[in-house]
Amino acid sequence: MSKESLELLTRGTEEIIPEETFLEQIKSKRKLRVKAGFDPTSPDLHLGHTVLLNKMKIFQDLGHEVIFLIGDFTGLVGDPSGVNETRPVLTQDQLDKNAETYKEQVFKILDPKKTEIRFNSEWMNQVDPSEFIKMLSSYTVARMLERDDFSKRYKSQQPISIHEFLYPILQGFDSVKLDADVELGGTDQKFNLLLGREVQKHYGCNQQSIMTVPLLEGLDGIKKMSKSLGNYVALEDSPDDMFGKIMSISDDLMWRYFSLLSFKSSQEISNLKEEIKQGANPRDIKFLLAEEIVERFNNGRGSKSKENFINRFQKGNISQELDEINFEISENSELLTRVLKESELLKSTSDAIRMIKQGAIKVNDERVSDPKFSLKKGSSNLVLVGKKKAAKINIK
RNA sequence: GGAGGGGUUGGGGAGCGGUCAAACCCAGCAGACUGUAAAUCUGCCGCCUCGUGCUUCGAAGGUUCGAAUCCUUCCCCCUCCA
Repeated sequence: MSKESLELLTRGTEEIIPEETFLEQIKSKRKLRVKAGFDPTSPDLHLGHTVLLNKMKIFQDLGHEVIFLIGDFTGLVGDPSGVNETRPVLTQDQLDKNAETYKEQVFKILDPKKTEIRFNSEWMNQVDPSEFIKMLSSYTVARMLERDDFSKRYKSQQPISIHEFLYPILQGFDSVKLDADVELGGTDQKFNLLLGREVQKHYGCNQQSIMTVPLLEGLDGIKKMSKSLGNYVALEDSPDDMFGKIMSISDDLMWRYFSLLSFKSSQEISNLKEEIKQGANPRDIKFLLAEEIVERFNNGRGSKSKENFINRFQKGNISQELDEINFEISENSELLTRVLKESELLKSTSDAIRMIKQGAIKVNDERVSDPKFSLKKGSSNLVLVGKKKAAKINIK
């Protein structure tokens, strides 16, 4: 193992515990089994997930066995941080579908030939009650309460339900079954990952080392990136969308994204910082970030998206690749408000009327001010809704 | 099992018989400004056929000229005691 490889593996990680164990594992030159678990409930992966996936990819490139574990069973149990919503029980059908979706996205980063995809229901459904008890006896309530969020909730008399104690133990059991040497996860997973070591010990297995990576902040720069907060960039976003979203982050946040998402070396990144100090426009530096990321998930589209972006926002032109919407009507014309709603550009007629009153709608470069504005049959119109949404609407 | 507290428009949280489509804050959206942003300012922020229109305040009934506000039953959540 060269110094460079080790630097690649450890770069950008938050913690490696125990560090000595990890170093020994690496020195042993053995193929390590590297595990990372994902929740199957929402199969849309976003940039936040890629911090972890990139790390997995590096292990993979160095010849280790990478296991992409889909927590279909634990997902049903529910993560302790969950709100009090009833989690929908996924059917086998949905699971298969989600797994497919996962694969499509994950393999934009990981090498399909070298990735082991597993579901933990595979062994969890085989566990009989006595085995289950044995599993649960691997940890104590007192130690469970050491966990920061549990202890806070306990002290402040917030409820903690029993199944929340189960979650990390089940996750640890996965490590037993998968014979994991290393488990990767976000910093919020530290406790769960560590507990895996205890469960492995309980079963007389080799104990995994754990590696945590930072959680990526969402577009707002404050909360972690997540689908439910809506501050995410999905891997499935269109190239132009992805580009636009990245451009919308604050200048400060840009550096965080550079360090967690970019493959540029730390030297290159500090050079960029220097350029801004010398008077370079931060926007242009952000272009580099957006372009690199778009390029990674959409081969050959990086520069094109940049071009579209510049056309749209700097020159005020609209990208040529507009969504085209065909609208069939029986009358001679149709109210714009209705068209906007039906085409799902806006959520309701009321919303459309509001937008018109606020001067947010342009049709063929003319600002619309009349809520009763209609589009004629047979016309083709360039419709702008605010600065971000645009479509070509053909009335037939 | 017992005692108490509560469920309000995306989130938080007022309102406790009419002036309530419902204060205020956050988030979101739009306009202005800009370096794409951010910050700031302004406006919006249930639905439609845009009218002294319609449907909302856990659910269903009831009282009343009139209910988010009162009563009844039910569902759900939380705390404390056992």
